[in-house]
Amino acid sequence: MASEPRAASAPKDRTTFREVMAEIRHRITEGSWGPGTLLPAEVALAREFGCTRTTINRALREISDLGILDRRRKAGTRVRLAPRREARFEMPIVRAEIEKAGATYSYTRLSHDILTAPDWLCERLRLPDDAQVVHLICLHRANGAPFQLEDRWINLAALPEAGAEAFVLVGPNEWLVATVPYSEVEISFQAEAADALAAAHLGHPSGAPVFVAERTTWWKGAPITHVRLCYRPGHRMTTHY
Amino acid sequence: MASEPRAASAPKDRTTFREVMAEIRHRITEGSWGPGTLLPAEVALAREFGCTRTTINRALREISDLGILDRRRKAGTRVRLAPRREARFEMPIVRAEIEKAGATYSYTRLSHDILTAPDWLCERLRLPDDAQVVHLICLHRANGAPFQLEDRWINLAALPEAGAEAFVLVGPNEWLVATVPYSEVEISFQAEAADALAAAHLGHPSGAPVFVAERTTWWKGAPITHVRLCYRPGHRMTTHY
DNA sequence: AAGGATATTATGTCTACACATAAGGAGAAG
DNA sequence: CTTCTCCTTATGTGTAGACATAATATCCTT
Repeated sequence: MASEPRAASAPKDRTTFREVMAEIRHRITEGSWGPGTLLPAEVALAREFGCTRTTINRALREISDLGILDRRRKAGTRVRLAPRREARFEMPIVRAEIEKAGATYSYTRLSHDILTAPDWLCERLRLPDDAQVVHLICLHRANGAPFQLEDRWINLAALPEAGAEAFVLVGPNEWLVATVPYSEVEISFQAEAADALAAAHLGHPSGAPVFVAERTTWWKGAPITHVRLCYRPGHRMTTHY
Repeated sequence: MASEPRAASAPKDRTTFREVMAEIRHRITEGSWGPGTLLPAEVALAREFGCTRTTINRALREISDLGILDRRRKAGTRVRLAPRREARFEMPIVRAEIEKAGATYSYTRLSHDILTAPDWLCERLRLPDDAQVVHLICLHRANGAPFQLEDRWINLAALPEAGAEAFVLVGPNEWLVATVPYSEVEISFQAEAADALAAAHLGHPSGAPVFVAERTTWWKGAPITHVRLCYRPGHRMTTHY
């Protein structure tokens, strides 16, 4: 039940930083403040919007974080000449990605070995020559159809617990996320020709173009894991803003 | 070492939100606040750090923006179970990308037509059937070697000035950035087999895997341009954080 | 026990003010 | 004319306090 003591008391008309943001972004996209325009100083805007400079500051800071404004002390705030052109992709856990699309997720561990790291991996992760690693190959399916082939390497020296885990029920992806906290990451995307393994499991001809994401992860400076994710044919990585 | 009585000048003993951020992030990465941990409330942290709740709030908000913390009213702040996994790629203008790598940039316009938009483009940009568009094919080179093939479509109804431009000296990319302010964008990455055109200009065999970025842009709700960028063989899109 | 109103509480945000800091610009010195 | 100060100015950030809001927890009712 809505109690009505506010009727007489607080009209609640304060301008919020969101309103300021919206209005300023509007002025920019509408063209009245084109690229390069110097905006009024914060105090002036505060007067115009009828709020404090703090609120204006918050609004401008957030717009600036979006890459639309360029702010410098003394020089003032101006609309960026060239917007910061960046693409931002959410890379959720495969399971979440598949389930979000309304499909049923299933997982299969195809192989599991503990061995000495191959040379290319040592180089990539800056590991000693005799480093022991877990090597896994797993397939993630959406509604039974192959979705992603995961080729995962885990550094046992950094994460000895990984040696005791079989990764039969829980994929290494989810196991790692739950085990290792936040870490340093390097991600790269590329197009490659499908090798025999990918072709066999993802169901395209060998040599067909596959979208590949590679991710290397460190924790406290120590290399943890390197993974190569091959997507099924036709996969698109999309973002909108 | 306790609070050292500072000299008479006031060289700032105040705890900044950056210090708070650093310390909290440290506690998270160090493991003392593992995934799922509920952080002390802002007032408690303010007491601990010897600053106001405002400062703590700012720090926590920024960490939260990074996708590391999860904040809810009344429920409190907790370390996210699964970090928001996002990949952020800078997509500078090709010229900048090439010059940043220390190479010499050169540009060639391969073709230029004004025609009625093909069906697939009408669908993609939600254009009327008889929409007139500019169609360009351009090649961007780094040190003379093919780097990127640009296949660009511009909606003349939304941007009539484009009809008067020849795009011989300035690429459509740069021209557009200087002409159209901020806009809505959709970007997607994918792996494709090189068609005859891409193969011919980028110098790989037809059918080889190419990394393709597509970008569609709107301004004030109206479709402006659609571009398809095919990268030279071996191109990797990389990011680190 | 189930359901619904209400109290409690942690975060969200605004105001008002103060001082810090970077950097443009004017004026002085060479 | 050039270069170096120093002043001015716009943004950056901290303090203190108040009210707003969402969501959980509790208590009351049926």
